[in-house]
Amino acid sequence: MDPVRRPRGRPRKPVLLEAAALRPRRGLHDQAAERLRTLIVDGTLPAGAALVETELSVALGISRTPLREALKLLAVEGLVELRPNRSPRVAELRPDAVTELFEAIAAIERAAAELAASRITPAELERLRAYQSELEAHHAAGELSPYFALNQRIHALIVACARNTPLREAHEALHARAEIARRRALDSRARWDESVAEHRAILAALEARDAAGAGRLLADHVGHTGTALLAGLARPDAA
Amino acid sequence: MDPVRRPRGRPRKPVLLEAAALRPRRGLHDQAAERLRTLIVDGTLPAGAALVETELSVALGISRTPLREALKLLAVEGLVELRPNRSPRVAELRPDAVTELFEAIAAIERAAAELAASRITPAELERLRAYQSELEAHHAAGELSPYFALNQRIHALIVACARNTPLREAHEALHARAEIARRRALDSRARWDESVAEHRAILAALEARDAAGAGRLLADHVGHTGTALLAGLARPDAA
DNA sequence: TTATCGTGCTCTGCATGCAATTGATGCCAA
DNA sequence: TTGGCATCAATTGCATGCAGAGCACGATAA
Repeated sequence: MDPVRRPRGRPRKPVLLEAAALRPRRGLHDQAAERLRTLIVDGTLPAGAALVETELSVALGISRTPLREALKLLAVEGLVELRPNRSPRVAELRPDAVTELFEAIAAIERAAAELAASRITPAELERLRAYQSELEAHHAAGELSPYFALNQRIHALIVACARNTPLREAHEALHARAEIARRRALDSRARWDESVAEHRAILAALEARDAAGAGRLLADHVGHTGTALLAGLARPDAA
Repeated sequence: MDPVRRPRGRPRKPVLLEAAALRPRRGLHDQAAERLRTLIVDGTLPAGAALVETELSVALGISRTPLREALKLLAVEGLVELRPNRSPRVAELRPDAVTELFEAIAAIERAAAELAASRITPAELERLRAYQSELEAHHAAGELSPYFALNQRIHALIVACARNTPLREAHEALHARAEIARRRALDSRARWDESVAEHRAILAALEARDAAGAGRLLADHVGHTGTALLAGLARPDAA
């Protein structure tokens, strides 16, 4: 036998992963996926970084098994690149990919807006209006970070109003990568002003139940955002 | 020590999974995912069936670890429903879900067709023309199964011509579930005739580089297909 | 007879061990 | 010096062991 038997039960969680037990999360693989998503999006794990299973599992305080499951999920989302018999890497975000990404998001949001135009409830419209005025307040106050967060909630709400699960899931899957691009390319003030105005127009179209209009405006809005981000990425490139 | 040590290396593959070593597949989890996808789509694993890890791992000749990874992937695709601490089940395909599914596919293919209209190469157009005549031949000969397969290849090719990876991946992810619906609701002859004509019109629009037209025609085509399938599902319901 | 609790079994979830692949390093030969 | 090859160390991929959650079934009491 082994006299120095280490305990086989779940190890004491050592680092990271602190206030993670808030909601009844499903399993360690799920928690790990969420945690890693955050770390990748906020740049703690930079693009191209090698994700060595052993190191990560120690850092997250879990074993390799759930970690590997999490990495597979992130690979599906395109955040991680899986190479056979090699350490997975944090996916690079090339300019081409950003273009494609925002094309795809524009396509999905256009369709969602068209559906939402007929399916949105008065309560949801009311909430959108509230979001819009909050958004304008953040804009007026120059509060960039809350603006971004709220902006994201608005887009997600519009997609949710389409009442189409596959569309919503596809949208969510693309969100993390778009967020990476957003964080790396700080918006210009001019683009910010434009963006608020575009949101106003989108809301108006939804209120008018103008499906084609809402779809076109939202798709254009996302397209403009993508273009602006691409320009921002081309500049100095602050990591 | 253990005198009756069973070999710990990979076990002899016992059942299923025979001619699987054709292309250099990545790993067992990938092979398992593909195999399970097939089994679910063709109805061998019927909707609602419990997927007990031990049983499946024996049937596929692999251990539970790669199997679990495969199940997670299929869950992302919506083919499998994962419940905490319970056996995963093959996802049911409710009529609502079919409606949403084809709405989403129509949205993606519309966007893809619009992009493809300007990006498709002459060689790809030529190949589409060849597919179209082959399609008409299958139609004339009443060969349903080859027709379906070719139909799928045509849609996939159009999406590929959009040169947008996220859109293509989203499309692929929805494909398996759509295929399930197709197999359960045998197309009517009338719908079949219509469908061939619609394909002709889509090809013409792409040849004319008419983005809006191609998008609209393709989206309508997918929408019609969805409606027809839904009607088919409502009928007798042959498993 | 029926509601409630207990008991046992099955199955998932996670941790860990073992083998094989891969990239790196250094050696040898040209 | 440089190209090619063997060896080594690092790391993934897979199999399996172990603990706990959940369900079924039965016993017991009202």
